[in-house]
Amino acid sequence: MQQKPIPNADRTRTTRAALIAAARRLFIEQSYADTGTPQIVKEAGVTRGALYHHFEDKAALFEAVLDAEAEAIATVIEARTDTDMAALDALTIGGEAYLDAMMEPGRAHLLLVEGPAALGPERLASIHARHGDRTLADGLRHAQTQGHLSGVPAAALATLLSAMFDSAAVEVSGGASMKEHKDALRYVLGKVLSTG
Amino acid sequence: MQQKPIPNADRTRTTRAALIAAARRLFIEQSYADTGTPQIVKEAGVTRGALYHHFEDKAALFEAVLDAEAEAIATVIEARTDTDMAALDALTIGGEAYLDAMMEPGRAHLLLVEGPAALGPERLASIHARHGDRTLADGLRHAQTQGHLSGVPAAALATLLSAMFDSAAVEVSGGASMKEHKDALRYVLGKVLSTG
DNA sequence: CTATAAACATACAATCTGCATGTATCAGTC
DNA sequence: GACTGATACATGCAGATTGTATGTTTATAG
Repeated sequence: MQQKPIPNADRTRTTRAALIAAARRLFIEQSYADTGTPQIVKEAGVTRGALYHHFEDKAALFEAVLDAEAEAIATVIEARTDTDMAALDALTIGGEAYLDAMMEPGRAHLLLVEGPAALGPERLASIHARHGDRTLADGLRHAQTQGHLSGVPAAALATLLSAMFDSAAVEVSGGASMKEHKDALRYVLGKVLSTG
Repeated sequence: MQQKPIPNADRTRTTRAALIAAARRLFIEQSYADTGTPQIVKEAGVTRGALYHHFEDKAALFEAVLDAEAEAIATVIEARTDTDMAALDALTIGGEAYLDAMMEPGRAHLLLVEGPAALGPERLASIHARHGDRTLADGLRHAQTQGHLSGVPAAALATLLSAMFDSAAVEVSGGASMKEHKDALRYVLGKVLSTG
């Protein structure tokens, strides 16, 4: 009694998806460090052999998890953003899209808390770079071409504003008020981009 | 030949200090997760027995390391800050003191990257609470009493601005330009606290 | 149909963590 | 100053984890 042959491409996709899904859930529930590979493979219904066949090590699996999250975020932002918007609008809309995308439970924690510690900043940057990296840096350059922010170091300002959005994401996804944080964010952005 | 008796208090202080210093160095050089207790005690010149006698577990040792860092920061800030300053001055001076204190090599990484992931936000908050917790929240409340920021959610704004300082600390201590980040910070604070 | 490579499965060695147990040294008391 | 308890370690062990090496099954190319 021969079983229907399953193409290798399908097996790989299924196995990897199961591992990433299980790892994602466990990393959120009990942190990356406190989750062992035996638990992950048990949850995913595969063996450790499969894990180490598809991923170089536990960190590579975590990177795959974060990659999927970053991709989901990029998709949301690109869907809601246009290239020809006024500076403040672009930053407001894009920022709001980013915040909304970050509300997926556990996502902010994985990308902004566990990720930097477990993978280091350079490896984390490569993840974002892989998905367009449409952060505030672009928006600010755009704003400068429209006359805002002359004389202010744009790169530094971009990382600072970006940090605000990240912090808001972590706070709100951790239970803080979304409305208050959006209000505060809007207030700061309005002030920073005001011509005065 | 009797040795001079060493008081227990001294022994404890010396051993704990050696462990904290060794752990601090290794946690910075190779991260908390990648540093094992055998390596720490070897570097400190004690045994694992001593470690587990003085600290409940590896995380408690890390918490002691962070506690010392937080204390050092609080000391610097309190030395440079006065209670009767204009709102913008208080935030600027205090913020600058915070940034300077964070320039101690490895400190920003330990407190802002490794800490949150390894200990979780609540345990980290308790560390800061133990040392006055003189963050921006106070400064902003003060600013509000001077007429600034009416109608903006203060708590949210405080966490957002605080996140900017934290990000600047990580960036600069990682090699980015201090001057550019201070300029950008000053620009944002000036705008946010401007009456208009 | 055969040969090869991919996709697992299993077993193993090296570590690491926390604890349990044993020992030496200090501290207070008579 | 001897005695007793507590403190500060030291050592050994059990359980668990990670990555790898090796074996086996299943698909794929020729």
